[in-house]
Amino acid sequence: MTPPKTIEALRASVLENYDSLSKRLQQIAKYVLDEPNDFALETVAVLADRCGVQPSAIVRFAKSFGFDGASQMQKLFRDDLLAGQSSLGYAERIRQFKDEVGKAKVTGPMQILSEFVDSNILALGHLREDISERDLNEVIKFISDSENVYVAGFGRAFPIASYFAYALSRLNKRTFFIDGVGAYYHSYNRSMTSRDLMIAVSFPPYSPETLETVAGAAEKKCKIVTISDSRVNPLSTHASVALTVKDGEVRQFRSLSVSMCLAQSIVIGYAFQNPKDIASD
Amino acid sequence: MTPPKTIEALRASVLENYDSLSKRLQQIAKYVLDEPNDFALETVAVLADRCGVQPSAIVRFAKSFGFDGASQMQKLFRDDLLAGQSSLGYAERIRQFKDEVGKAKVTGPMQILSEFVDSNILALGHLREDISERDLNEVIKFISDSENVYVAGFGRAFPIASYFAYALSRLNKRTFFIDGVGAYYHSYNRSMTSRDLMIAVSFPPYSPETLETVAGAAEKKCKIVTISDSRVNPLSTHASVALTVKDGEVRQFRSLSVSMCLAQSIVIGYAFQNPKDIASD
DNA sequence: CTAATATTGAAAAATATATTCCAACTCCGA
DNA sequence: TCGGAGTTGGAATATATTTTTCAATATTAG
Repeated sequence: MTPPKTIEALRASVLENYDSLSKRLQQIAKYVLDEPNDFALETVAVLADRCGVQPSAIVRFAKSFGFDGASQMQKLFRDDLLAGQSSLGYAERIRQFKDEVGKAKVTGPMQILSEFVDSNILALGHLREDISERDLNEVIKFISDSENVYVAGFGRAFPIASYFAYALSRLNKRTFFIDGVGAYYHSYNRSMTSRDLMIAVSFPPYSPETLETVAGAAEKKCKIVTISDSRVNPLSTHASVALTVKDGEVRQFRSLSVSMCLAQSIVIGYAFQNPKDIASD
Repeated sequence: MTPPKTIEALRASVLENYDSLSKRLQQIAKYVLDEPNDFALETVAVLADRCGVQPSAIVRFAKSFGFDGASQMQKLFRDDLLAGQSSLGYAERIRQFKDEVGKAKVTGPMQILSEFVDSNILALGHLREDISERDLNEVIKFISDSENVYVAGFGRAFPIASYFAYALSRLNKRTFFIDGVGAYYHSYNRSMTSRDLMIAVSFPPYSPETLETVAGAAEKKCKIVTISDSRVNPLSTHASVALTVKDGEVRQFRSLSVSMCLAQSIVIGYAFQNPKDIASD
């Protein structure tokens, strides 16, 4: 017998077969339908207690619906709990997804492209929930209010940073891209003021250049916005707003698509609040 | 020592003491902050695995924040998970969210982010179909076979090009990024040979720099791969392989997420065919 | 450089949890 | 009332998970 694959399927099955269940099993069925959360989190012992039955009855119940045991049934409830908690649970889903595709052993470039596409789609879907409206608005207000914008980002973060620099200057914002050419970046700090904004993009391993630049900017009381992929990062200490992005990932390699999407949303959001500057991208 | 009573208290405490934690404990701290769900549901063993530490380290972590053990700490996360799980179903919450952003003055930044996400998801889905396996394989073979790779891309294409340059050189491929600093790009042509590859990324309006660089490379019989968003573009004349990407678009503004996804797939595809060079991304 | 101190990994021990088993029980039809 | 199929409780067993311990390693101060 094959077990239900989703909570809904299980519910349906329980409802349908309810009358043919034995007394104890009906007790449990009632509880399953009423308190799915308990089933996600509690041990079979306490479940049994709450239903007023023996632990073995819980196992029997699970088996009678096609599961290997109570534990396997609990997985269903846990996954569902996580799915409902989407903004928090997507890392788990990405991992689940990775496990799935991991099984398909073929590793042609097309396969990689496909995995990358899927994982980016998943990750993009959650960007909405990971970024708060308040933060987004605040960042855009910072850009609007600042005299000059400094942008820093090295290594993997460079493409994102360079987009900011390019796009903002196209929108007639005075923007300086601290690109490390000529190890010139020290001197930027000198001219920063509290009316300026620094946008720092950085992913592990955090480059010392970015750190130094941000620290320098902080000394000058420059507003600081950081974009990173973890809440804990050496930059956020100084940040006025710290945006966190979870990018897609395929076999160790993290994507930049979602970070790029965020960067562009910020720029475009800014552009629409200052329509006179829009020329064309 | 008395343990935090709420997740927020715990978070605060972790953040506050982060610097004084040992290396392993910091690893765990990061994970605690970034993936609270995992801590609610997974066993100590898998948590340890995901943090890259020993199970005992997780217990130590919990104790260092005043808990009796890891299990007690997990209770906190579980309670929180349950609390956050309002009576609303998932679908309903999404709907609510959509309504919210729908109401927000039609062009709030959050609305733009949301539209951008949607359009990128759509566009990503098409990427699979727009790129042929043959082309993808050929590009990767070009990279493998070439002595040197030259990468060019200006304006909006710059972030994509810079990613290629960064990632390929990390994989120990001899890569030259023609970045236009010092209008230096003319001279690159001189050293190109038929054993080299040029990757040119360009979107309208096609920058004369890219055009000139590509033309120069063609003269030297250099292999040429172009990435663009239209089949008809001044670059493709010279191209051995011309990849075409349709990026997402929101109110005039074209995204770069899909192009970035393609770029990364190429690089990773290359990396997997030359495994010895993979260090970390 | 050395010694004291702290951190870490690995595995053993303790604990908790799930599952199986079987004797006792219930229910029903003959 | 009897017999048997199906159900149940609870103990026994198997499994899994967490916690402790300790030797090895790394870090720090003198």
